[in-house]
Amino acid sequence: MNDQLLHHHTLKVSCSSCSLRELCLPVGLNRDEMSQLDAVIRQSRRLKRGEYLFRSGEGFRSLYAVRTGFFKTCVASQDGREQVTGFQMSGELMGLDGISANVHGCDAIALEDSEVCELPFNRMESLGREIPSLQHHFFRLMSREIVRDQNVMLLLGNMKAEERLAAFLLNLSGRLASRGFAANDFILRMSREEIGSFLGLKLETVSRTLSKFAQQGWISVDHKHIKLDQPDSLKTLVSGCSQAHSH
Amino acid sequence: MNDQLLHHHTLKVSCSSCSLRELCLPVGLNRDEMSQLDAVIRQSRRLKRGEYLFRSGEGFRSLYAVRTGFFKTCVASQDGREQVTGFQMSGELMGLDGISANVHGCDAIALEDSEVCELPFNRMESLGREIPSLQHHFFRLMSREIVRDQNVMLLLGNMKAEERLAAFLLNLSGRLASRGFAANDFILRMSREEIGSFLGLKLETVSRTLSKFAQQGWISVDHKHIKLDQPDSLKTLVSGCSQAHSH
DNA sequence: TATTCGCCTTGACTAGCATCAACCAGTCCA
DNA sequence: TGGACTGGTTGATGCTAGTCAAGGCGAATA
Repeated sequence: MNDQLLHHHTLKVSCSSCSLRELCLPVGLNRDEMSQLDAVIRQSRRLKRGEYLFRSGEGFRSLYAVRTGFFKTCVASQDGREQVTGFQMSGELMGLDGISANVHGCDAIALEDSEVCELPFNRMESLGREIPSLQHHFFRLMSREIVRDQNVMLLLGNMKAEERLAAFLLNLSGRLASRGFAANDFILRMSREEIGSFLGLKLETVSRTLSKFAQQGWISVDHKHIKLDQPDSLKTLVSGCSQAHSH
Repeated sequence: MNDQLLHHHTLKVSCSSCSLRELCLPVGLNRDEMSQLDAVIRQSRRLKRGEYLFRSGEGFRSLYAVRTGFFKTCVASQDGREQVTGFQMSGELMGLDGISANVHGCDAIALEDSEVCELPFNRMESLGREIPSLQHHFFRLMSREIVRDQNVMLLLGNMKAEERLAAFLLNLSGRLASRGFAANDFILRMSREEIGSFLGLKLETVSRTLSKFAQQGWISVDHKHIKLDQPDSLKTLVSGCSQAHSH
């Protein structure tokens, strides 16, 4: 699976030692534009583990960028089945699905104590009209989400349990690595059931498949602590079923 | 399944007896804005059945709105597996996934002789800066695509073959009805295999499930000609597993 | 009219994942 | 300290949908 499977729109950060607000900014703005944007982004909000950032059906006003922590977004069916639609880590955006109907289309739940920046959408929209690169950035972010979703469809529609899980682990690994964390040694923030919901599998299948990978020596599993001992073996498993990229 | 499962961004039409260009417009523009937009939308392009509108990997320049006809969009994995990501009918948009990387992320193929309007994205973007309602319209279109994709994930991740197919038929029915066609008597434009690819099923399963529905008296199947004789039975089947909508 | 081809249907069999159930480890709380 | 609870693992079994295969129908072609 390519990098984009779960790879949410990362908002590029313009400096490393940055204020709360600067974290949520795209690059390429001049000083004046930066301060305009800065005025629009609201103070960040803290959430405890398990807390809802927003719920499906609530009025939509803002997008949210993860500053620290970890989230899941999910849609629920009428009879209570839950489909996790994504996991978001720092720099990634939530709430784009709310624009269409002015109502949030999914739940966003913190999987650990977290902090988000709030981006009031009206203001971002009007600011986009003044700053073309910002407008373009937003179109790209939304498009990236669509590409990610297409890759999830490919995963859910075509791949076997082992391929799904391997793709999932590699995707997490890549996103952590791009944030400066260890690529091959990490802690899962979500339960087996949540992984299963995202991948279209039952929790037992997730558990069994992890055990199988461990038994082959490809990974080490200690509860939520995962080590990728042979990431290439995982890559071999998903090569072929990931999206083809023409050049 | 709710209306949005496959329901692509319909571009609202401002008048009924309209020119080529007017078909692709959103509402709410004044005369002057209309003519600006009119200047940007290129003459429509005709495609024969089986022809590619664009291919994954090609440079992205424009979005395309279906004027007449029927399309599928699909992504291919490296080993040749194909996942149909959607079917588009008149008024629906294709190409939104190309914005993120300036490269088309899927193939778009005409399933019958068709006609599209081309919307050069650069120009639409700059026009959006001048016409706020147009900019907002585009954000909403992209968001709607994201919502649709989430619903497909719910379908692929949680639903059984019968539920998927019932949801598919009801969705098609609704979209046809909203265009003034008969809701319960229509011709499928795609093969069993394409339906299966979209729904994460094999063509034999699609065929068997259609036969099962027919045997129960819920639908009539004559090759690609489908009648929904008891649409409520299909609705019962999917009620529960469609997305919950809070109020 | 016969021929071929694409698309579909149906049957028999199988594989992969779900389901059901038992049990274990860690954690919270009384 | 003990009990209950949550989340995870593993095994046994069953069912759904996939696979393989044969054959039908209609359209296009010669």
